[in-house]
Amino acid sequence: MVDHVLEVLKSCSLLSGLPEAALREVAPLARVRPFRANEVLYQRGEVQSALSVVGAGNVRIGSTNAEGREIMLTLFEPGAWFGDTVFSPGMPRVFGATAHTDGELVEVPGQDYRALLARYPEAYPRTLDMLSRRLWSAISIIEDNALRDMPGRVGRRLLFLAHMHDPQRGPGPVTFKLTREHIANMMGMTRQGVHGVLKALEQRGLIRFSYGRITVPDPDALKAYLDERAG
Amino acid sequence: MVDHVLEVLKSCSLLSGLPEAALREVAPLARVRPFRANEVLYQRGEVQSALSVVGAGNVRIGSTNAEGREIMLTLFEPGAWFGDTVFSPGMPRVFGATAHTDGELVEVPGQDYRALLARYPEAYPRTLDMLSRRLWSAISIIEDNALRDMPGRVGRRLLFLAHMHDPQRGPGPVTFKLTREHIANMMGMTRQGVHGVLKALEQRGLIRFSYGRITVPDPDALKAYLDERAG
DNA sequence: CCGAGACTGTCAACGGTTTGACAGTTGGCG
DNA sequence: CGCCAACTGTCAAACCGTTGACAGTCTCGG
Repeated sequence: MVDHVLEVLKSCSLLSGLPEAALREVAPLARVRPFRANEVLYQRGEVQSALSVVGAGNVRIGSTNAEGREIMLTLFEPGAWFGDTVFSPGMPRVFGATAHTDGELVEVPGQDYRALLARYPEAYPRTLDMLSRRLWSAISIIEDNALRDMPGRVGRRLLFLAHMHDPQRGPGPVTFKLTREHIANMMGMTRQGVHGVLKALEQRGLIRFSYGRITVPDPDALKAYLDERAG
Repeated sequence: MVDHVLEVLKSCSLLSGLPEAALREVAPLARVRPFRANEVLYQRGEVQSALSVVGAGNVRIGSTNAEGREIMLTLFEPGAWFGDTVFSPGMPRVFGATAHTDGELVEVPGQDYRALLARYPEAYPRTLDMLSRRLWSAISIIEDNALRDMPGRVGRRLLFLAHMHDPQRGPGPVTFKLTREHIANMMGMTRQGVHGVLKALEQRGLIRFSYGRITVPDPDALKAYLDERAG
């Protein structure tokens, strides 16, 4: 059991700055939380702080407004972490987390994680780096939304997901299990609008899609097209 | 000179976790950089890393795309810091910085700042907290853009600026020196679109505006109106 | 292997935003 | 103190994406 938790913690980029001895210390304090597809894991606004690492399955990060309209920020794969409020204890969560598939979470209570960092200060620079990169991603999204038209936004978000999916990916194809509606929620568009964009990209041979799935056969080609389109 | 630098560094929330002795150590390493309105301070994509603290004046944070269309993320006041790449050396800057008024920057070279943190590790938690809050702000903006209509977005961004302007502000009025076009660039809208929204908000008595200026007489009233509008 | 539910393609009508254009206003600089 | 450049208000037309609706297709569980 603890071995399994240890494996998950090791796979997490946020924690990879810590020596293995440190991870062994926290592993017994962590909780394993299995989940089923579409289960709500955390709601926007909750204040309790824990560091969650995806052990298996996919998790949708986003939130819902009062009218029930949903926005999705990103989709997390195993090894990804969330719960940035561990760094700002007392702050409410800005986004919610929902299970996209069946899977499991490994959760380290916020104070245990913070205590661990304090004991191994050499891990701080890496931690700052990870947070800073996440901020970088968020700002890129803001930029794309303001500066680009719909095809540009959708294309770039697909590339972003491809990168999340496999950070050290080679030139091969990537497939996502996402419905048109999920993409629409990610972009603040409608299902129908997404359809038009995807059709246009498909005609250029840049993507392929079928029921509940989208494939980017050659991410580099897509990137080249988008960069050229932008001027 | 060094005394002046020290004052500026002390005013910066990012550095307030460091003891004064630490700030005295870096002050001699910092560079003072005066600037004139509309001068370009940093361009998107530069890789050199430094921590910049606004000593005087205002700085626009944002970037420009190839067609010359600009997006503005926020406006920084004295005491604000930027240059998040100090935490991820080697990464290119995601946004540019442009002088909004005359003023001055105090800049600490990235490696000196990082070395200082390593020497005073007790400052790390506060630093993580600051970064994490900035991420929180960025995500809130993404949410607002996707979930709210134009009046909602503009109103909320004004409140956000009001908070930046004076974090521990009381209930008093706040005034910004911003043109319709600046706001349009902040929201990814057009000058004309902004005009319509501002006119509507003005009719409700929630804002006032004149040539190059916008005033929010009662931020709390504006917030109340926006919250109610959203459902 | 079959059926229900989820997902998808498509269309016309509608509406909100941008585009483009122009005259009027303001404020700062010489 | 007067001029110029920057900023502003306003309008109609064009456009793009949404809304709403419906029939067709696919998948997965039983």
